[in-house]
Amino acid sequence: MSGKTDTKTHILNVAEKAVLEKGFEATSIEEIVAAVGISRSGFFYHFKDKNALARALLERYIDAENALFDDVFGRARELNDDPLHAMLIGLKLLAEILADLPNGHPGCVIAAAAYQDRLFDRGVRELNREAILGWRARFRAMFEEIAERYPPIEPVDLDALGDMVSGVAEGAIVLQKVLGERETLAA
Amino acid sequence: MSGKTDTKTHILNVAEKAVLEKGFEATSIEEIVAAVGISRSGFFYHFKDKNALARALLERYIDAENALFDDVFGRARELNDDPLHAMLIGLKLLAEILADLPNGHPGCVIAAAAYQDRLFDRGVRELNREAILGWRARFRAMFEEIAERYPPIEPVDLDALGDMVSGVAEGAIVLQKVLGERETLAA
DNA sequence: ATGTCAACTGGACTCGCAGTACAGGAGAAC
DNA sequence: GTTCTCCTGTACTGCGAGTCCAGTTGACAT
Repeated sequence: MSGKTDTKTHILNVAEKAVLEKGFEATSIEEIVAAVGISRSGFFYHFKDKNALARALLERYIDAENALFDDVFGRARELNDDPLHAMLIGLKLLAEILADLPNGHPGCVIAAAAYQDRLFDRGVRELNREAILGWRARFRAMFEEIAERYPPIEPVDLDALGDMVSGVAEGAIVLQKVLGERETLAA
Repeated sequence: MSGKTDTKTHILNVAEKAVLEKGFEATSIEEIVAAVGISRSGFFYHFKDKNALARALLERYIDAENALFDDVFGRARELNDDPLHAMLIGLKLLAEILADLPNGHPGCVIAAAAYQDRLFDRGVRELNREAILGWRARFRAMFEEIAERYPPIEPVDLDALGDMVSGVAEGAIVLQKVLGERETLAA
């Protein structure tokens, strides 16, 4: 149930790496199965088609990201009672983690999917949408707490603020990919 | 030389629309030529391969975007001598133009290309990189002028600031694509 | 020992799409 | 009337996705 090599997970690992390096379409099934060491038929035994692979990849990525966020902001919250400071600490922690990754951020699977939209079925797109809405909710909750403690001088749209944070992050990742640089993720 | 229907331009128009709707890979040459009303051979007469099409598309898009920026910030500059206010007016104009587009922003070809990286050859990627560096330079120049008139209280990295502006814009576009909403581009 | 089930392998086949090759045609330009 | 540009049409290669299916191998159950 758990101790095995787990071929399916192995496939996902290999596929994720390849997809982030070359994009989804550019990654052939041939390639994946060769790297994993199974046959094509073996792949199709685990995944109905490439779409199913994409879906599994996304699900796994989203779960991992959510877990990371929970962890980081949870720890930040323990360190500081003030919601504003906790959030700032959380962002700082996040920035440090990202800076520690070997080759910069591996690239956001979600944004990758967003730009290949029509390759996938409705389910995959829905997943993606939900993930983004999840981020928004998360940031919104933090901003709400903050706004309670520090009533803003002028009224702010908390949703918009949440979107902005995610937006900046996504944008930064795109830029990083294009430029091949490794700083900037501090802002 | 200029007055003709210009098949090549026609192809580019059709292809751009399709690519922004469905992504580059998902757009077949068959489809394009059918919509344009020429034969497959006709397509290959104008473009060596799909890569050449991508390149031409990118070039055209970058030129158009640069022209738009020149126009908008040029007009803004005429309206107001103060560089800070001019920039703000420019951004506002830009936001208005974007809001006027029928279906929200058509999607940034540059970011689209960024996420399909390996499908293209080095030339296409170089183009992309240069475009982003161009934006950075543009914003940097504006910030320099502003910083001259309004010396910042603490030292700021002007490049980083420029990147941030582009980053926010890119991020916003990604979000918009995923969510299918049409506000947000005001921030 | 026998059966059965999950997790595969191997081979053959279809289909859609990119790309190549090349022969030829229609119209304008000289 | 030749030449050049801008195509059309046909035919072919090759790759990758996806399907079908027959068969193998090892674990575990009765």
